[in-house]
Amino acid sequence: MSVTIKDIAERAGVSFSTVSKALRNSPLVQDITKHKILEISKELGYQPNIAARRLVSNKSWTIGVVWPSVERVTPSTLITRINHELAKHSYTTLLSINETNLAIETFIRLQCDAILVFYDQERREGGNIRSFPTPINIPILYYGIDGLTPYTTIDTVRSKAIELAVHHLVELGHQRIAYIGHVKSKDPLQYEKVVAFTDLMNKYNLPITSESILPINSLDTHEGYMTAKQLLISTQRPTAIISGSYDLTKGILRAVNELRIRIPEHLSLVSYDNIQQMEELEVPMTAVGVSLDEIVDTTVETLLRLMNDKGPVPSVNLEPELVVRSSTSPPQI
Amino acid sequence: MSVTIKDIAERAGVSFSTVSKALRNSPLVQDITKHKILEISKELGYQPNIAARRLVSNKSWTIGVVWPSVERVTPSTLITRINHELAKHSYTTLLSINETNLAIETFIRLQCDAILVFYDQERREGGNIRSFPTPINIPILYYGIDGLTPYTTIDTVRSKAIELAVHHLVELGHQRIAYIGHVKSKDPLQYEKVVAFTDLMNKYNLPITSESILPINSLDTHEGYMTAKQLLISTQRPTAIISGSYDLTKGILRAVNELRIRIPEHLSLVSYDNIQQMEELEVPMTAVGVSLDEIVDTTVETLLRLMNDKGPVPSVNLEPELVVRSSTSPPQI
DNA sequence: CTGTTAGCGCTTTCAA
DNA sequence: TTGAAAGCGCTAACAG
Repeated sequence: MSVTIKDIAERAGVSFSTVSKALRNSPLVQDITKHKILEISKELGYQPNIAARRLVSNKSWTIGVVWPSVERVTPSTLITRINHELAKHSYTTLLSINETNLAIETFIRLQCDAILVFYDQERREGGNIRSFPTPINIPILYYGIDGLTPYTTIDTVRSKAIELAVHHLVELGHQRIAYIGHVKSKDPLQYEKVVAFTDLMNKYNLPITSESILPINSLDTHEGYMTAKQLLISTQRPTAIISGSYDLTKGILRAVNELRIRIPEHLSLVSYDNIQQMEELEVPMTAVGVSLDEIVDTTVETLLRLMNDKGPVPSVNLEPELVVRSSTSPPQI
Repeated sequence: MSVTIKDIAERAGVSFSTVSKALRNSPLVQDITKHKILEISKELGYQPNIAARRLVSNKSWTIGVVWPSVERVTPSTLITRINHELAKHSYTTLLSINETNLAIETFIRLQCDAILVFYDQERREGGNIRSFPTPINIPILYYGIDGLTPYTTIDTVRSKAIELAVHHLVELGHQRIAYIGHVKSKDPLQYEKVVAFTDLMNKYNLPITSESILPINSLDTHEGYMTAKQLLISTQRPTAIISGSYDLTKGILRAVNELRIRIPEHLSLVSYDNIQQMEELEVPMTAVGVSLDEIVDTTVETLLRLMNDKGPVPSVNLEPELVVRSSTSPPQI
C-alpha cells in the first residue's frame, strides 16, 4: 500500500487532519509542526492520492488529451508546447492514444478537469465526430475540425493561408506557380489547401497544368526532395513554388541546391507552416500560416475558460498570416 | 457534477448498492432490475468514477507510460502495439510526455497499477535514472536501458544484432562491408551498434576505411538516400551494406534503384529492425534484430507479472535474430 | 434478491 | 493551533 496522511500523522504524533493542512501549507498549522510533517512526508515518499483528493474537492488538475496518432510528427510540437504551457497553470496533461470515444470515456472516469481532442483525420473514425454518444459533464475542446462538432473548437483557416501565398506571388509578378502538397489521401485538412490553390489560380486566370499541382504521398522531407527534383528539371519549370509543409520545404531546398538553382533569383518559394524554424533555413523562408505561439496560447486560454466560465465558450478560427522573408522576389526574365 | 450511482438508484427506485452490483453484472441482482438500471445509466451517460473505485478496490486498471519524446517516430509503433495488447487484459494506458520523474510522480498520484518508462536518450535527464528519489510502491518497468537502473528492465542486445549481420555477410564471402547508421548525436543505443560493427570487422581482419562507417544526421529515409548515393558512386564501393534502421533502408533502396544497382547481385543489404515491413520492400530484406512481436509480448507479460507476482520480476535481455531474405547473396566477382 | 453499513484517502467545516 | 467528524463515489461484507 501507498503512504497516506495517516502514516505521516502517526509518525509525527499529530492528527491526520493536521497533516492534511500542513501539506497544503495552511496558515492554521504551527511552523514547527509543519516542518516536521513535511520532512516525514518526504522521507516516506508521500504522494497525495489524486483520486481521493478529486473525490472531495472536485478538482483533479488533470487534462486529458486525445491523441490517436502518435505516429505523426507534425502536431507533436504543438502538444509538447501545450503541455508545457498548461503546466504553468499547474495542470498536468495525460495523453491517450486510443480511439477517440474510448479515450474520452477513460478521461471521464479519471475525472479529468477538461478534455482536448485532436481528431485523427487519417484513421477516420466511425462517424461520432458530431457528438459523444452520451452527455458529458466535462468541458471538451476540439482541435482542427471546425464545424464538424457541436463542441467548442480551435481551428485555422488553411485555405486563407494558401490564398495569402498565391496572392503574394502574383503581386510579385509570378505566373507559373506550382503547389507541392498532399493531394491523394482523403485528409480533409490537406485537401482544403489544394482546393484553395486551384480556386485562386482560376480567379487570377493563371494556368493550371499537370506541372502546377504536384501530388505527394506523405509530408516528409524525402517526398519534397524527389518531387521538386523532378519538377525543376523540366524546361518549362515554374518561377515559384508553394510548399505544403515545413518538412517538404526542407526537401525542396535540397533539390534546389543540387540543381544549383538560386533562391529567390531563379525560383521563389513560399512554405506553409508559420513556425520559427522557417527563419533558420539556408534561405530564410517566406511562410504562411497561423503562428504556433498563437495556436498554443489560444488553445490553453480556451481550455482555461472552458473550465472556469459558467457559460458557453465560443469557438475560434485563427487567421493565418504571411511572413515575408528572403525566399521570394519578382521573377527574373 | 457527474452522474453517480446514487442518481441512478433514485431514478430506478432501488438502493445505490444494488446499482453498484447491477453495473458490475453481479448475479445477485434480478435480471429485470439489472436491465432497468443498465438502461437508465446509459441514458444518463454514467461513467464509473475510477478515483472512487480505486480508493476502495485498490485497482485502477490503468498503466502509466512515460513517454518523454513524442517527437520520435521509431518507438511509436511499439507503444501503439503495447497499448493494444494491454487493452486485451482490460488495462488502459495513459501517456505522459513530461520529464521522467515528474511523470512518475503524476502516475503515483493517479494510483496507476504500474508504470512503464521509455527513457529518453536524447534529452539525457538529470542523473536520476538509477532510482526514483523516494520509495515507490507501484511496480516500474524500464525499457531499453539495461543496467542503468535498479528496476526491472526490458532491453535488446543491439550489439549482438550487428554481429549477426556482419557474420552473415562474411560467411557469404563479403570483405568490403559498409555500415550506414552512425548518428552523430551521443545516443548510446545507436553508438552501441557502431562499436559492435568496428569490433567485429577487426576480429575478422577486415578493412575499416572512411568508406566503411558512414555518419548520418538522423535515422530517416532521406539521410539513407543521400548517404547511400554518395557511397555507391565511388569506384571502390562496398559489396555489402549494413543499415542501421528501417527508415534508412528505404532511402538506401531508392538510391540503389536510381543508380540501377541490382540487389543482391551487385550489392548485398542487411537492415537492422526486425519488423514485418522488411518483407514487403521491393526486395524482401534480410534483417537483424528482435522481432517487434517478441518485444511487445515480453513487455506486456513482464508488466502483468510485476502487478501480480509478489516477488521480484527478473529483467529480460532479448536476443536478436537474423532473418535471411532475398537481399543478400555471395559477392559477384 | 435487496438494502444497510463501513471504509478507502482526503478536504473542510466546526469544536475544543 | 489542533482534533473530531462528515462526506465525496464506490465496493464489499453482512443483514434482512
